[in-house]
Amino acid sequence: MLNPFQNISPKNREKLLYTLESSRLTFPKNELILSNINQGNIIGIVIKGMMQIIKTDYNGTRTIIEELEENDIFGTIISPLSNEYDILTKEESTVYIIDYDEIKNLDLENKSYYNQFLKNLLEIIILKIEERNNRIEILTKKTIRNKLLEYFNIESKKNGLRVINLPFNFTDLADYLAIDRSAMSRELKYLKEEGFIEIKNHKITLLYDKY
Amino acid sequence: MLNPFQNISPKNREKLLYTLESSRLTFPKNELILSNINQGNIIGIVIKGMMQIIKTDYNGTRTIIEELEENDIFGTIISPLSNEYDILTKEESTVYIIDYDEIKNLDLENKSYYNQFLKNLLEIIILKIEERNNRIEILTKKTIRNKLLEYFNIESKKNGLRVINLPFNFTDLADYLAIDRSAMSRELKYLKEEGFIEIKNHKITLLYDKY
DNA sequence: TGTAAAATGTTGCAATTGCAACAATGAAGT
DNA sequence: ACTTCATTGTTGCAATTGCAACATTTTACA
Repeated sequence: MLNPFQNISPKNREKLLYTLESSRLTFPKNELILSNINQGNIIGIVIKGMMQIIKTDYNGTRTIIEELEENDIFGTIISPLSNEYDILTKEESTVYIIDYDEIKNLDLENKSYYNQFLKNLLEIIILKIEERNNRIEILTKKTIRNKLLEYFNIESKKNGLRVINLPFNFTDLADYLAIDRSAMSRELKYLKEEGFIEIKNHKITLLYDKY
Repeated sequence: MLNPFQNISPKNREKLLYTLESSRLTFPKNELILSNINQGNIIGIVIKGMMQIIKTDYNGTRTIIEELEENDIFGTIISPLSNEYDILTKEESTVYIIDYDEIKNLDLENKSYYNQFLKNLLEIIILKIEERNNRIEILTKKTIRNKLLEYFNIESKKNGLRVINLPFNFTDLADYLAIDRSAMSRELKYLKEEGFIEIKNHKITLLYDKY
């Protein structure tokens, strides 16, 4: 993920964060955060650690909306963060929290670092749109097999390899693809038997030419 | 949709568009556009008209990715615009096309309208993320009924009414929800019979209290 | 290192869905 | 107003999926 402070000197970065009245917060592992911060529109920036945006609906089905890593941004305006959503730290994590209105109202047109910051945010959010588009692409496929294959292709394209390092365990992958875990397991078995893929640990090798 | 030139005077807007080397193009109704522009990363701004981003996959299934109206922005970096995607004008439409690299490389930090333009783009794209999040929310529902109900709730929340004016015809709605049209038709019939909804023309009235 | 909890694999079965095929209705254009 | 094309409604049926239940393996951590 692109650094939101790219092309901004450490000094200017500090100035910026000060002007925007940001707060720097650290949370321990496996903690639900943001329920306490969640007033108004905020943008969070992950400085260190790993977190997940998780939705749990009324019947208890958990869905991972997004995984957040270093330099990732999140917030009420970027991810859906109503009371139905949680942010869970997977490791100890440090974040900056910035009021989005501060960003909107700032008028430092003679400061090029502010300009740069806006450009960086724009670029990051465009990347997030791309992620969403990919997910939609997968979810609109009508069969489990096609969802899996679409997912494989997207992941494979990302780094140009035919080997995919699953960033999830299988339970979470099923959540991400919005399919039943056991049904997914069954379909993966068929894909293996038919020689389309190979699975070792959490690495999937694509054996077919192209999809 | 928010105006990308909000808080920018017409004069500065012209300067900006000139500096960014934008082109103004007009297309007739029912035309596939952007196949000819599609080199490099561009941002398009809809000045007038209506368009749809449409995907047709190998077996011919059409999916409406997005509807574009006045002030909407689109482009290779915002919508997936590989060769699998088309933009179709539903009316005669006029657009500006801007090279995204021009935006990234511009360094007019002493011009507040450039700053304002970046803020506007940021805000618009954040709205687009919200749309994507909504769609994902719907698509992760496992049954047709739940997809429909989720869609109804989201649309109903948008304007606080229990009456939804479908922006689609039913065929397109089924595409949007990624379900079979006839199966959707069947489910809508059940929902009517069970007294959950009423349908007149292309207006759906929600008769249940809350979901 | 031992133990509890989480993740994974497997399978039968019922429910849901997509598909195909067709009728009926509505819309658009000449 | 008439004809053609697009949209909508309907239904049977086969295929796919979710669900439940359980065995097995792996992981976490006290």
